Amino acid sequence: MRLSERRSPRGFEGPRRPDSNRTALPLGFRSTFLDGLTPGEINSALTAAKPERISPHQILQQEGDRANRFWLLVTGRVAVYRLARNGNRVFLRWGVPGDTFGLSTILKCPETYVVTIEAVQEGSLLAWDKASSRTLVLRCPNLGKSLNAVLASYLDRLIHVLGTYAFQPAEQRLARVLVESARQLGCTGHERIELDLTNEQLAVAARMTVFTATRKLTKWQARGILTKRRGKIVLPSLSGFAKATKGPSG
Amino acid sequence: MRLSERRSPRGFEGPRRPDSNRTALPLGFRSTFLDGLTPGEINSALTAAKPERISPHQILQQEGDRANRFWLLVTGRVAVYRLARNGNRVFLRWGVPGDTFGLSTILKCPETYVVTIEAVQEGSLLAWDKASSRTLVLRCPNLGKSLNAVLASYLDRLIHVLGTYAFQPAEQRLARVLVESARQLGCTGHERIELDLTNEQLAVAARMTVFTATRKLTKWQARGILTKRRGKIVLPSLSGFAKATKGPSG
DNA sequence: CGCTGCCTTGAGTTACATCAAACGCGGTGG
DNA sequence: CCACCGCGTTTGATGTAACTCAAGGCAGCG
Repeated sequence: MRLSERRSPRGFEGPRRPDSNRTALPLGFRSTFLDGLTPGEINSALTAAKPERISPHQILQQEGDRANRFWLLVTGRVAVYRLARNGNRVFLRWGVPGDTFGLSTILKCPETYVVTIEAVQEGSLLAWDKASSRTLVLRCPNLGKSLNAVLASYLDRLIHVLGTYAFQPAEQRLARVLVESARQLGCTGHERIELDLTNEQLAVAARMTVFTATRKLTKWQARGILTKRRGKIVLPSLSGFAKATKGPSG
Repeated sequence: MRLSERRSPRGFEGPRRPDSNRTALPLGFRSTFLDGLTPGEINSALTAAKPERISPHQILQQEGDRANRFWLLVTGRVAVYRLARNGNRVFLRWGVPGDTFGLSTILKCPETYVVTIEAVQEGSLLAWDKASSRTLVLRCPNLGKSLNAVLASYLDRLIHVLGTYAFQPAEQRLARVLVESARQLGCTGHERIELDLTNEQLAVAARMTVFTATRKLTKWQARGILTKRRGKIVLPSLSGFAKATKGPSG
């Protein structure tokens, strides 16, 4: 099972903000975590952070390891999953720019990472080690609240995953994965959306075998609500697709 | 589908603490939420709270409703679930004394409840309305951190649910439900445990039909690692049961 | 032009849900 | 004490969604 991509698309370095010599953030960068802090707090946080580049397949944190790094995804995409007893991965969600991970480092409870995270694309992150995190906590009175917001949004997403993905038939799950992924990862406009996802990645995310995923996708292509190439899915109309798959016969 | 019990077992009023005239808590009461506060904060929180009795079948909060009540379960048991698209319930977990709910009321984001909670046993809770919650936030500087801990533990449990229940075969799920329920709800000693759960409740929690649940339970009874009566399961040895069901052939 | 992976297709198998029907425990009333 | 009834439980027969496995097709690349 592979979550990473072989190719390495658009690993780009965000443009530097002219007014600051602190670590660069891409223009238009949004983060639930940073949004909860004051401009001053953001500044001191960013100067304390160490930037890092990431590549596909790279394991960014592993469940069970001692939590000693708090980090923020700046560019790229990561897969968040959990290892099941039998060894294979239970996909939880995609991580996109602005998402923070390794919260255990700050919360201290649990002391170890609870999920495993793997890079899927080229990208970059900002990391705070244990010492920096501690400083961060002291310097940012709003950090507690900000973390609450982040935690709440994670909870929300997870509950949503449980309620929606987990106990619906395979076809609905796959449709859902496509729609949600489109919202998070889609490149172009609003309606026509291209997704750089292989059948296998989709299958993992929707919790089914590649075979089942292929069959459903093929069926949808025959219906004309979707086109696919190797490693790429194209939804001509996102809302159209959503409607067509939600309804009567999937 | 029924989560509530018909009988009304041990709805008991906790003994009052002699040193205080604030709302009573049972002896030996533990709560992640309260543990995160200072004694002074706890005191002011408890005096602001309104006690309430609850009965089986009572809906304590409903997903989608505006979040206007933060509450702490004092005695009894509740079922936390989510309504699926098709209308039936996706069981998330049991709520036991010490658990807090309606966090959205304090976090404000999301503004509505994300899960539905139903009482399963007679019991009691302490509730803070919107105004009291606001006061609580102002009076308790440690509340943010305390909520962090609560949220983190919820996340942890949810991830665990996803990883364990959702994608294991039915038998393993059922075994898991029994073990976890035993840990949370078991009455007597440490090894021998009695559970007041009907086959139907177990089936809901383990996400299967009553039929499948019955078959598995019957099989285990034949093996001697479990006894059952109407509406009651007895595990002669919890650890023995866990070992026997985790291993080779379930 | 052949190789390497991704993708597709079909046949066989399994786990679990669905449905119909009956059993039996535990309470209730005669 | 017995007959009755309701509801939780049990069993078997049957259907089916999705997984497994084997094999071949096809795109892109050297």
